[in-house]
Amino acid sequence: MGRSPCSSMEELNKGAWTALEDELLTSYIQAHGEGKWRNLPKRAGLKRCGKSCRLRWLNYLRPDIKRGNISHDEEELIIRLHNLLGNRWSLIAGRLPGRTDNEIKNYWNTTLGKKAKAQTSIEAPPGKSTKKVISTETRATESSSSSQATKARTEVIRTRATMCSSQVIFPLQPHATHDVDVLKAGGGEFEEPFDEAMFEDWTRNPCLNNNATTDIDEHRDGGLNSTVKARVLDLLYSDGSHSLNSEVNLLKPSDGEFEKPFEAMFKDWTADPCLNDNSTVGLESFAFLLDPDEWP
DNA sequence: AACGGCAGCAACCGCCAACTC
DNA sequence: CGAGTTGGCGGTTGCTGCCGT
Repeated sequence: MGRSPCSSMEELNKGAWTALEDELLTSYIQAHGEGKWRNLPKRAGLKRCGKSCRLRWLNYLRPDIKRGNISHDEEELIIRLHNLLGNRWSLIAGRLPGRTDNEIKNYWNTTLGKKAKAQTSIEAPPGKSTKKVISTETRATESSSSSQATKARTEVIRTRATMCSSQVIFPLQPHATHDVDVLKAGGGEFEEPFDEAMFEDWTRNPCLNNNATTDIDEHRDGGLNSTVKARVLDLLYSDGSHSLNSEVNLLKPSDGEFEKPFEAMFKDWTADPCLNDNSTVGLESFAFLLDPDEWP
């Protein structure tokens, strides 16, 4: 099953691309278009595997690639999208014209990941939010080279096989007592705009408290749904800077229509008895927590 | 000037889902 | 229906240049 890796193919160039190779690839694609990556190198006269050609084109040679530093606006968008989507770099990149998934991934791992880590260490006591760094990451870090080991300890949420597990979702679930305590100041009192009454209601919500009957593992197959739901719930009580609608709209392209997989995701979202308008404590009822204009 | 450590980034690798036959 | 193929994705590696000593 599958196919042999590029490395097993005979006499293929590896490593950095030369200007000549770039020119050959660019001119071939301009003449014949993208696709058919497997046969492309032979036809273009390149001693590279198709996969390498595809990557070079998509991440570097494509004419619509935006060069230069990530702007402040782009950075904010990346952070917000990462909050919603986790390490779905291609989806995030799809919302940033001219930026590639590789570029965003690198930017996150080198810059934003550190910021996020620093932020987390300030906001949360040791041993709590660190659960976000799951065991596979620890293993990967330990097994890598020493230089990697020091720099790879960033707050990266693994999103593939592990993304949908309760282990990853766990810190995002509203564990009412503990998480609400995070919102309290050092003296154990809530600070503006949060107050006791606000979270007294929260903790009574059968869909959200520690005894919730909704097991995240039930959503394993629809993991992205669960993750996004959990993430927005997380935003609801941890981040007062965005409105629910604006977060959801981030996932819409310019024409305002959801693309797959978002269409199905939010269809499912609205069917969730814990989150829809008819629930005892509707999601919308928490929206004021996000929108500073609507804070009491 | 030489060296080592570190950060940033391009490229590679392995896995997986979708597609084809 | 199942095996093989392809394209795509996310994680990791390693090269390169910068900076401090």
